Amino acid sequence: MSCKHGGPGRRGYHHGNLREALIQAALSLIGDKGPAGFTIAEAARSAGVSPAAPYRHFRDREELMGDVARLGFERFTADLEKAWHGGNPSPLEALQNVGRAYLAFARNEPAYYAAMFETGLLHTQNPALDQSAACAFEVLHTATKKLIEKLPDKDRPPAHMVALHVWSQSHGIASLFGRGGAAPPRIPVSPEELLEAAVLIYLRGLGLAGGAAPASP
Amino acid sequence: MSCKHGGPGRRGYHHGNLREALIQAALSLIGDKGPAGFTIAEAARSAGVSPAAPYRHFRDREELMGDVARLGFERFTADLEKAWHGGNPSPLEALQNVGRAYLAFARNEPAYYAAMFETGLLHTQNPALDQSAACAFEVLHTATKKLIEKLPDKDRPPAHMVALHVWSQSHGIASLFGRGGAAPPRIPVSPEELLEAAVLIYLRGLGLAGGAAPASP
DNA sequence: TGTACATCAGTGAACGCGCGTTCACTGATGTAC
DNA sequence: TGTACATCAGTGAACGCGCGTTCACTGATGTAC
Repeated sequence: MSCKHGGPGRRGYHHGNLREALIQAALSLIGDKGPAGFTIAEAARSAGVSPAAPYRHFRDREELMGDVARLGFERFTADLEKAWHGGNPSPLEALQNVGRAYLAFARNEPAYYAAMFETGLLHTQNPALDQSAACAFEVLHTATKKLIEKLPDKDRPPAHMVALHVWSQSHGIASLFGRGGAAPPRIPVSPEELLEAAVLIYLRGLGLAGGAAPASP
Repeated sequence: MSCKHGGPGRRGYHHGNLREALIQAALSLIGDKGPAGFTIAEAARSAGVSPAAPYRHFRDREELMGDVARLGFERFTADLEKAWHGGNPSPLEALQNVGRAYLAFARNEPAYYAAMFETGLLHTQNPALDQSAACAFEVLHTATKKLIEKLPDKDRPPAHMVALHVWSQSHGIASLFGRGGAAPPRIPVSPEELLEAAVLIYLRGLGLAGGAAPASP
């Protein structure tokens, strides 16, 4: 039995999957202690590897963090796209599903979400990261475009603006109320309900979603 | 000339205003390098004082950071209240002024804003901080309550919900687009215009702000 | 099928660094009498 | 008004710590022939 470790992912001298293991370790550290709590040294330790090993896979701490964020945006995009589901069963319902998926991601993957939005890595010399963020936004953009398609030309707002509104509303709710955090502020409804009501009222303001605005969500 | 330093704030052995100076130093560090970039040691250095001196005024790093955040909320509240101006000239205009004040604060005081919202200090064992945050929210709550007053009972949504919507929309825009950051994402309008349009559309969805929604802000 | 060798992905020790915090101390300030 | 003394707000040196990163190295892997 030369393979003392035995466990998955470590098969002797070579780790075999260190890159992935480091990213997982980073996620778990960020989840526990916030983005500032993530260190290469500790990630290496938790991957069962020497502190120098990570440098075979990442230039430095920032590159690792950036890769975590990029991966996060990729999963995020996939989640949103799945929720959008081509605009079915209806663009409105699909958009609400996207909103729920947004909040679900922020809640279920707080570490990814923090790496994506709270490390200040966005829009700072990392084209690959920005690109993957743009893809996520594109889902929202497509969705809102489809949604307002039926409006008469003269009443149709720029889809880009609508997408920005929905995005920032979602991000605001996620940031303020939507994390698993120590003790989230007491609000009388779930973040999902809050967002759904906001989007309904907003769309109604655009002349969509014909029904009455929900007076008490 | 025994007073070699001469400069304001240092008059000999005793600093005279160290507490304030440390808070200013913290703000400047947070502004330059983010919340994680603030250290007691460097704050002390930049206040021209030994690294042990801060401990005469703050139990530890977290207490200093918490005081910065609390001070931030106090100024924030004052700014919002001033913008609200008792609901004059009209509740709608006043609310838009509050929105502008919100974004102005995030832009002009990014260090305060970061200390307030990005340090994870909110809702974690700091009642004084939570209280001052609640005061800021109360301004929004009052404003929205006044704004929806004229709606008939059956169409009037809970003011609390409306306030949460406006707050999270503002926070979302401020977080995503409203900081002086290195290179903010390119959006085709200013954060202020984006927020104003969002609020107008939203209020219209509530049955307020009678006019047509702005199709191109 | 075997073997020499290049390359890859680790090791482990060390570096310099700056941090938070504590300690015994001391200079300055204010107050009681 | 002067003086003894308590208290306040600093000093400076030191501690233990963990970090990021580099270095020469070496074991494992894969490939050419």
